[in-house]
Amino acid sequence: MNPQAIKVACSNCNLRELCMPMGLTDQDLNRLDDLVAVRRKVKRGDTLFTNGENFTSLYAIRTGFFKTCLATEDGRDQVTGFQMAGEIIGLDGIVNDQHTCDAVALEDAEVCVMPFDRIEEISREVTALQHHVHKIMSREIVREHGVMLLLGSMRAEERLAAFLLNLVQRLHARGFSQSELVLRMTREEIGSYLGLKLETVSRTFSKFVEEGMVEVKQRHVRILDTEGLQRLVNNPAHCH
Amino acid sequence: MNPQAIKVACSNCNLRELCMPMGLTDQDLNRLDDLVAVRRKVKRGDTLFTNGENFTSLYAIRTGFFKTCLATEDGRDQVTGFQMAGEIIGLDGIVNDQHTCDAVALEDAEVCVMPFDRIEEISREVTALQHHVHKIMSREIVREHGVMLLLGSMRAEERLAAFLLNLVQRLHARGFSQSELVLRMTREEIGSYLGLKLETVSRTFSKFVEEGMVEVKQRHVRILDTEGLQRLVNNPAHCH
DNA sequence: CGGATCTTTGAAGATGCTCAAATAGCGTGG
DNA sequence: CCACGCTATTTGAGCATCTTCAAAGATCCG
Repeated sequence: MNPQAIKVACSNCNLRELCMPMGLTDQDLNRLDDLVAVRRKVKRGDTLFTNGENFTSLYAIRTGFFKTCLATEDGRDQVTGFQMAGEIIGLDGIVNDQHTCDAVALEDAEVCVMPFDRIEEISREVTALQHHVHKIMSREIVREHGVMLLLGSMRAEERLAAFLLNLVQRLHARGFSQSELVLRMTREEIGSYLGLKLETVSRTFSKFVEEGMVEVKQRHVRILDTEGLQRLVNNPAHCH
Repeated sequence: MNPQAIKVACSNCNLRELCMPMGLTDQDLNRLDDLVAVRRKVKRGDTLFTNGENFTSLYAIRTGFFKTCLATEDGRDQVTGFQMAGEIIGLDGIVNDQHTCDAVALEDAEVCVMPFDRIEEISREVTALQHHVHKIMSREIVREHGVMLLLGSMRAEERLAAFLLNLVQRLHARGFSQSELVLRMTREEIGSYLGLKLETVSRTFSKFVEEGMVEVKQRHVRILDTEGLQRLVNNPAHCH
């Protein structure tokens, strides 16, 4: 067991409104405290799990920021998502008891390790948890539908706009600014997620800056015109 | 209730090796017979469910072929998947108790209606079913990762090759030919799924025919060079 | 048979990619 | 503290791929 592991509880976690315990009663919450075996720290650049690794647990992110990515032998590489505090990671491993992607910490991170057999066990008794687990998986499916829409039908500007708005909205739900954010990933990682080359990402940022829609200083982004970005995402016809 | 609905049972369904009952013991299977409330027929072109509709049930496809697609108000449209016999459809609806996409029958179809509260109820008692439901959802997540890889990193030929190989592989698992298939969808629907325009799909088919990799007569496709297609998907570097 | 839909093919154009080079920031160690 | 090397980012120019627009041909189904 990881030496950095420490015993913890969901019931007094400040992320409980976003994370696994969402919507559970206090009574149910106590049952959930058996769920998180340990916490685990992951240093920036390290992997939480990798493709091919045996699946044992889901992970709730307590702090830090992850990317999940698929790498094939032939050199293709696809970032399939970016995950932040309160989000659950590792769902890909359930189907074949093996993870099928890598989860890489983009900054020093800490996760709650939730052994999946424990989750299933408690789910059988705590209906609210069962329901919540189903919702978490369904949410991931719906999120990926959205990414497919983005990758399948949007042009570069629309993709980047959608990406920024999504990030800032999730950060806002966690108490951060609605208009400012610090990107934890490189242009290349953004590009991989959006199906674009890093140069295209960079150029598109520059274009947004020229048009006064955002300010960009390295990885610090300030959104000046949320509606403008929103319009890009929603009105494809207008923007040629 | 739909007048075409008729009472049925999983335990003697010939799809049980592919569908919901997969891997359950005979004893558990009997419990599952309570699961499928009714069957429902869906005519070609009709919807099984639509975006915004209340979510109540998952559906197991008994016969026929579906597409699921996202349509936004601004005219974007994305086919998120094609589903065939034995596959489960409707998982998108769990998270918000509303479906977020349309499921359209591409040929006359019949589905088993499985009320989701029933699924959850039986899942609490039949561990194998609980586990199986989790696997089904995880499988969908992993499938979508694959589509993201396709949309994010493949060129037109690679996408179409991957698409054909995937279809024929799934059909083969259902007892059909490894090399021949009938497309149930239009070029436009294929294009939407693959993030391409219908003309590009058509041209790419023509190219495959020229190269002797497939025979195409309308929607009838015969694959002549499976390895060639596989190489396209796996060796991006070779194919420029 | 005839209209509607689907498919194919061509030609021109746009978007994003590749290759290349310059610049900026970051972290380490002298 | 500064220099250095490394990585990340920006920007330009030419190019490939895919899209758009257009028209003709095929197929399906009432």
